Amino acid sequence: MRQAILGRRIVSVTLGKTDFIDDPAALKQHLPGRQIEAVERYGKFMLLWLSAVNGKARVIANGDAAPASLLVHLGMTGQIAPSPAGQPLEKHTHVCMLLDDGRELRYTDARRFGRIAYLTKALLAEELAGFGADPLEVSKKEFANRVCGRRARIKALLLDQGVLRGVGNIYADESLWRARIHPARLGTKLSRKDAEGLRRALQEILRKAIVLRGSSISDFLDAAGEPGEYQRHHRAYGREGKKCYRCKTAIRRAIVAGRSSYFCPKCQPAPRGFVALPLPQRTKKRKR
DNA sequence: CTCGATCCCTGGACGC
DNA sequence: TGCGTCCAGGGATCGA
Repeated sequence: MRQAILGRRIVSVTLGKTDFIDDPAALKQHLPGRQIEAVERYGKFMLLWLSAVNGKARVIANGDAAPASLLVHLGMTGQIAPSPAGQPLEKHTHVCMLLDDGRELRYTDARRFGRIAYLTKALLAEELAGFGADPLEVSKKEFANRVCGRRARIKALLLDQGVLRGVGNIYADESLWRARIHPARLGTKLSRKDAEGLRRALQEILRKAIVLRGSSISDFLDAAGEPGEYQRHHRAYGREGKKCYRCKTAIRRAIVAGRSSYFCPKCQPAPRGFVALPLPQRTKKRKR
C-alpha cells in the first residue's frame, strides 16, 4: 500500500453500501484534498495518515482541517487496491477514492465484515487504546504475563485483540501446532517455558507469512492484486484428516473459542476431558 | 472473568 | 440441474 499510494492526494470519494463505514458522510466531507502522508499497520488495521487541509479558515475553526486518519479493517473478504479509473468496477466495490494521479483507490468487500472510519487524532487514539501487544514486538516477559495466569483457553487468548493485536484463526492454529500446544489448554496451565515456545513459534510463523504475503484461502489479494502464498505452508489449519507433518497422525478439528481449530492430537496433547469432533466420513474426494 | 449463543454478510461447497 | 442448508471467521453484544 505504501508503494501504491504514499504521497497521493485524494480528489473525491464515491460510496456504495455503507453499513460497515462508521460515518459515511464524513468520508465525503473530509477526505477530498487530503494527502496520504503515511501508511501504517496496527494489529489488523491499516492506517492511512492524512495531511491537514490548507486554506479553509472556517473549517479550521472547527478543528476539521487538522491532520487525521483513515482506519481500514479488511475483515474477512475486504480488499483495497488502486486501479485505473476507467476500469469497470468489481462486484461489491463500496468505496472509490479518486487520486490525483488519475487512479482510483477502491475498497471491495463481499461480506462487509470490514470497517472503515475517518478519525481525528484524538478519536483514533481512543479507538486504538484497548488493543494488546504487537505479536512481532512483544517481549518474552510481557507475552508470558499476558497469557499465563489467564483462565481462558490459549486459543481464545491468541485471538483476543486485547491480548495481542493482529492474530487471527489461521496463525493461532499454526503457531499452536508449531509450539505443540493444544488450543483448548488454559492460560493458567501453561508454564513460562510453554509461553516462550509459543511466542517464538508465533513470531517465526508471522515473519514467514509476511514475506510470503499472507494466506489466500479463497479470496484474499494484496494491494498489488496478488494472492499470498503462505497457505502452502499451513501445517494444521484446514488440514482435518490429513497427516501431521511431524508424526503422521491425522489432524483433528474442534470448536475452541467459537472457531474451528485444527491440531495434531498426538503432538498437541489435549487437556483432561477434551473431545475433538469426529473425523468426517469422506464422501467427497480430496486433493493435495 | 469466561463462556456460549446470536447476529451481521455473501459465496461456495455439499447433500439430496 | 437446481435448490436448500451449512460453513467460512472478523467482530459486537448479551445473558448465564
